[in-house]
Amino acid sequence: MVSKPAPDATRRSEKSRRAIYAAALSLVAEVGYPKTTVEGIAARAGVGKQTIYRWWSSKADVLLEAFLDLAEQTARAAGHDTAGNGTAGHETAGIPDTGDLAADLKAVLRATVDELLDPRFDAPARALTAEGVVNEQLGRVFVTRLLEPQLQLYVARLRSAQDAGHVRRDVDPRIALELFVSPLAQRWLQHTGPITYDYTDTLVDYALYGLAPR
Amino acid sequence: MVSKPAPDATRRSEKSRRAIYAAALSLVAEVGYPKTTVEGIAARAGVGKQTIYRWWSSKADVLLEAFLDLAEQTARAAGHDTAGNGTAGHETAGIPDTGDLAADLKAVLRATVDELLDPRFDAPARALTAEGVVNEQLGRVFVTRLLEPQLQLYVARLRSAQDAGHVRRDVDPRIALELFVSPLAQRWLQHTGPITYDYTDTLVDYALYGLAPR
Amino acid sequence: MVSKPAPDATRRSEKSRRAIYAAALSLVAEVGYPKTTVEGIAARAGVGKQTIYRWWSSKADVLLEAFLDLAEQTARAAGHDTAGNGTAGHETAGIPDTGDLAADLKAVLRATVDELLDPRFDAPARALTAEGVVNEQLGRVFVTRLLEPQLQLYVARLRSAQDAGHVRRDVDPRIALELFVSPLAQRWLQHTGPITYDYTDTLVDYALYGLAPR
Amino acid sequence: MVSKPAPDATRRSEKSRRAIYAAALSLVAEVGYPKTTVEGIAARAGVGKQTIYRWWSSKADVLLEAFLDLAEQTARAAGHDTAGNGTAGHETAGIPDTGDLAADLKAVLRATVDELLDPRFDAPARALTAEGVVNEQLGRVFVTRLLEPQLQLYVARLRSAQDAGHVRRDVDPRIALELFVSPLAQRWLQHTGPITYDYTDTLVDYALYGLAPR
DNA sequence: GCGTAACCGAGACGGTACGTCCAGTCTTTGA
DNA sequence: TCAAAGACTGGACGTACCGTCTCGGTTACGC
Repeated sequence: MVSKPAPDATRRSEKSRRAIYAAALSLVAEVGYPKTTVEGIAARAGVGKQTIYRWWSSKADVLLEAFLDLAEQTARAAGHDTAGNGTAGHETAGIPDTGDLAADLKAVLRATVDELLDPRFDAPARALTAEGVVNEQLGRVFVTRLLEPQLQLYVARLRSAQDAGHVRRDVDPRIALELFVSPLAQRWLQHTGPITYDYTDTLVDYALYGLAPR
Repeated sequence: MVSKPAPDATRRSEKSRRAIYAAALSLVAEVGYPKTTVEGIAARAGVGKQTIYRWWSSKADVLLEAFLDLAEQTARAAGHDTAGNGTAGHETAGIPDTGDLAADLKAVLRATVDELLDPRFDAPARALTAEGVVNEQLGRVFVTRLLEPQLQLYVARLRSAQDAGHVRRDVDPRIALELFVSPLAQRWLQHTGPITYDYTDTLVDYALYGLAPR
Repeated sequence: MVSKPAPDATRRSEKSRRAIYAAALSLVAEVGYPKTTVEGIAARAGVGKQTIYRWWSSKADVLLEAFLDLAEQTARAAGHDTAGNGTAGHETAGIPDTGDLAADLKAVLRATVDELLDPRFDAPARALTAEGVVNEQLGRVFVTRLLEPQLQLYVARLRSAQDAGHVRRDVDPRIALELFVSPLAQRWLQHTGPITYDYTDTLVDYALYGLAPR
Repeated sequence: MVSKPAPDATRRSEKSRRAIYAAALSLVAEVGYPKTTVEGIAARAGVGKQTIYRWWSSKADVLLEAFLDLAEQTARAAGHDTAGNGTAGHETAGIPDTGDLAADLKAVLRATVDELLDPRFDAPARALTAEGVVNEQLGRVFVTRLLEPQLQLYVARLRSAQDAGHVRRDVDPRIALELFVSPLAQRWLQHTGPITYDYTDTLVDYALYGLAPR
């Protein structure tokens, strides 16, 4: 857990918590992470500073929980879609398994591209990732709670592909998924190249069939 | 623009600049980026704060130049090695081309692993990367001046491999290199997995020969 | 006006205020006014700088209030003396009226001499006077709150003397008092001559009986 | 002497000195003493800072000499007047002696009133006096070089009046003059009352004939 | 149904670092 | 060969937030 241990959570003001989440996310999106201050969040949320420090240990911690909450809500919303898979949004419902691995991966990555280009997600996700790079404790929480669960969906899909004989048995799926996920992540984080459907499609092809002539 | 009357760079104190670089790098390594302050750098460098603000616009800016300077020196030092390959350090001299692409890539990535695990590089590089994630202007400089030149070495090596028929002609080398470079970068930045020689070797194999059965 | 939202004076820390007054007065006495800094006062008072800037607008302002407070306390203390006249200290209780004007004035001026030679009063009073010379706003407050009330005591005594026929009816007491008060003030401020009982006695005699032969 | 001892005065640039005096006086008049900086003086005078520090030890020192120079020039100019007494300006030529002491003193004090109300004199004189109140070393120079010589003119005139039997023989002229000079000085410095011809005339009458009924 | 214990908004507090300004010294450079 | 120009170390300025600490007020639970 990230919050402090002590106070009585049953008496906690739900209204304040929501207001703080909203204030934190909107401030990060508006003025950027470094200019977002605890004081500013408190002011915008119409809340005393102590109410923030009572439940969270730092600005990063607030934002982390706000973002987790946002992700959860988005996922829940996506879950109400047509039949269990939202094309955009968090794919907590799992990666489609049509039997065509390449197509399934491309579809999911295209959805991820959409998400990365949506400023509602970009600003806080970027801020939290940056903080996690430098603040290992927060980084671990971020990875454990948000990133790794997503990646495990790829692991599952790749294992299914192995069962179907579409992926070599000696391949470690946890490493394999990085071949197409990490490049996209790096382009997003470091602006090392454009982020397009073409690009992610290409990544999948290269990863599945290799660079060497067959 | 109504910028300040630019200071006269010809009269700049070389001694101060070096002291500031050294102080910035050592402080980041010792106490971490967030606790590194301009005041602290000035104090350790034995320099007035104004001398820092005269030449740089922010803590991040100082550290960026300090790190670029460090990289340059390291590269220069590596260039003086026996015959063009420093085992550790920046491979500005180019990636070896023995004709065996897999072996060459594995060697270089193993050197990179060493570098990433060296705290002298890790601390400032991590700090700058994090800052660049959130501060696009600085991020672009970081990428342009440091990261992209490194990546172009892979592009060159991959093109040579294409000429030799070891890599398919229709592969875009700039994208291809991301298959093994980005996963390593992400594991380093986000602590999403261990960083070992085995891991990088595996990445090269997966990337070259693909995940699908041949 | 777009002034700041005035701080809530009811929540003000009395302890801090006292500590700041004490620190300001002692620092001025020890190192002189120009070397007294807001930072120094804050440090000695064990107080954040902002606590000073929250309630005062400048170093001079702090010192002014500290001195007013000191004067008030001293006056209060003097008021508790035997029967309404402290021999040293502020004569807020009034100038004695024994019927002998010359004697009464000499007594009070001798007490003032004692005060002027006491470093506890000299240092801050001198500093404030100097600041008031150059900063009219502060000067007016200093005069209105401290100097003029003192001078009005002389006015009262001189009027009483007029009623008794010891001073000419056509004399303006507010001007008359300057004949013996201002010379003393100037010698003190500008070191234009020694400050002694003899000197003040002489001033009273000259002023009462004139320079011209009778 | 006020300047530092060392450098070769014969090689000193007369032009720079004048420019510095002019810059110092005009800056003090324009922005006040505290906001007048050595850097500002140097910039306005078109002079390097070192040229100021070479010949003077501080801002106050520069201004002191600038003002002495101004006084000297003004006095010289006054000396060229009709017959040895300028009605305005420094009365270095002496106090008139028409045989009517009261009239002579009133005339001179009226001229002083004019001077005190002239901003060209008021600003630097006030600044220097304030500095002298708090900086004893500078104060002594100011008094010795400027104030006391003026006061000695009154001493001379009063002695002459004693010889003529218009002032009592047992009166100390150095103290006597303070009865009318100091009140004027105090009103000027501390804004404790209006400064008018009437006021100075009254001071002379009170001082000569005393407050007590004759 | 009445204390009383907690949370709450508010914001003053002791601090740290910011980025700016100027003092006074030291160094370079052009006239 | 000097003096202008100005970079240097140093240190105070006044501001912005940090994280802690009261302060009343307002619930809401347990006696």
